[in-house]
Amino acid sequence: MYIKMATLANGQPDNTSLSSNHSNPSTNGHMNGLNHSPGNPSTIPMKDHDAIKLFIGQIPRNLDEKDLKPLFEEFGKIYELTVLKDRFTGMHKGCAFLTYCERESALKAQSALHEQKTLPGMNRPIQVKPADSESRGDRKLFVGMLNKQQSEDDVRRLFEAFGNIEECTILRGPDGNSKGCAFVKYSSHAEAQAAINALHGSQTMPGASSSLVVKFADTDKERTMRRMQQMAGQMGMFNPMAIQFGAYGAYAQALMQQQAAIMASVAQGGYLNPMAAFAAAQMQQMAALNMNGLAAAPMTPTSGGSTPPGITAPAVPSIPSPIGVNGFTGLPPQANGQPAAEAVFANGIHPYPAQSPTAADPLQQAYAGVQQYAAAYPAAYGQISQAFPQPPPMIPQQQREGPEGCNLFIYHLPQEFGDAELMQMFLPFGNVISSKVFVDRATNQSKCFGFVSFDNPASAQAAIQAMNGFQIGMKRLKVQLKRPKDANRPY
DNA sequence: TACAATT
Repeated sequence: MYIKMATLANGQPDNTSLSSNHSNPSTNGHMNGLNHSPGNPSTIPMKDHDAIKLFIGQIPRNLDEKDLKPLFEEFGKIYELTVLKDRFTGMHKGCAFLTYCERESALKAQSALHEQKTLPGMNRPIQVKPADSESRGDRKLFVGMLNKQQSEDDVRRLFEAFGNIEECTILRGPDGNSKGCAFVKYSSHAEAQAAINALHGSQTMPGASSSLVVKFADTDKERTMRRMQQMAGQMGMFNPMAIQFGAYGAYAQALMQQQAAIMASVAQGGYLNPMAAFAAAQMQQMAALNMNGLAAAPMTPTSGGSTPPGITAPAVPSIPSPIGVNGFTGLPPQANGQPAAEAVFANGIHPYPAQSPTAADPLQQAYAGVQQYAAAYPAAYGQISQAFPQPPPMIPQQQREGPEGCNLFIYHLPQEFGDAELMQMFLPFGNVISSKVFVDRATNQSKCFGFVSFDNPASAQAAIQAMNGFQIGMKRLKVQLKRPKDANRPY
């Protein structure tokens, strides 16, 4: 048996597959025999050239073609009616394609039936509308950066000037709250394009972080690509280091990550040491820089060489609160407080090319960095190596907000900080379930604030205690609990 | 530069 498999953009199977009659090889291929008079082959039904194929949804699974036929025949002669079946199991999928011989019949059926009645056993009303395969080109828009208070009607009002709106849906979360975006479907591509031209970037809704986004919705292909990319990202593929340096790169990277994880673990094991967090972040960043060969370029600033590039800026962290800095027994005595940072940087970790002139080979350089880093903290290294012979792999984050009281709002982040750096910085205080630096959609630049979520409030509090006021460069971090959603409600 | 990720 060969069944053509095709899926339309909205997931509706193409009507060229799955017809109920493929068990009957004698049936004329593109017709399902509803109008066949076996005794009279001359009455092969004809359809209008502009006939519309309808998609019928919300059909009870116990109804097949012969049960449905009477319901639809009342609007005109049926050319083809096909209940969709699962391609493997043959199970009724609760929907069908219907083509009348005349276009007019389809329009009548649509207006009489679409969402007008609910068939027995169904929760939602029957759907009768042109199948997606009927659509001529892109006409569905994705609308972003809406105000979350805006309703379907508000969006319709905004878009109706540009054409006939067939569908308008606000995307909502499970709680029914708007996600600030919507789909708007016009009757034609031209209308959709007109709306894009007129509305995209035209205004900024109150409460939106940038101007209105109006673009064609993703095609099926784009959606698939996006999913694949997300998957790949989660599995650590597409990693520039691995691509660039193959097995060696992966090895060096593993070393770096292990070191970073160790540092984080040290601090996590009860020693709340922002320095460890910061050093860990430095290491990761350095690995990235070095392995990409970026640091090998002359990035030393023109003025006196005291301002390093990127996040490695003289982030001699100052610690506003003494919390935790005493417990780090593996550190040399002078490692408490600011001098430690200097020591670390002076110890070869620090990536200024001017001060590592011989480290031309990025791999060597990265490895040397690890060695020296370890040498700086011999006790801690040995100790932790035993405790965590195989540091747990960093699980890529997927989760979003944590429970109330676990989510931090962090402001005055260095411009260069991304999600990963933010996470590294807060790992020492507990289990970070998500970290997000807010990025301007237009410029892709960090807005210098972000969110970190822990899985428990105590970690969040510890992070606030230790990191609020933490100085990086010329700025001091502001670390607060994220404002709860229902804050500032006057009643 | 100020409070969550949009298909």
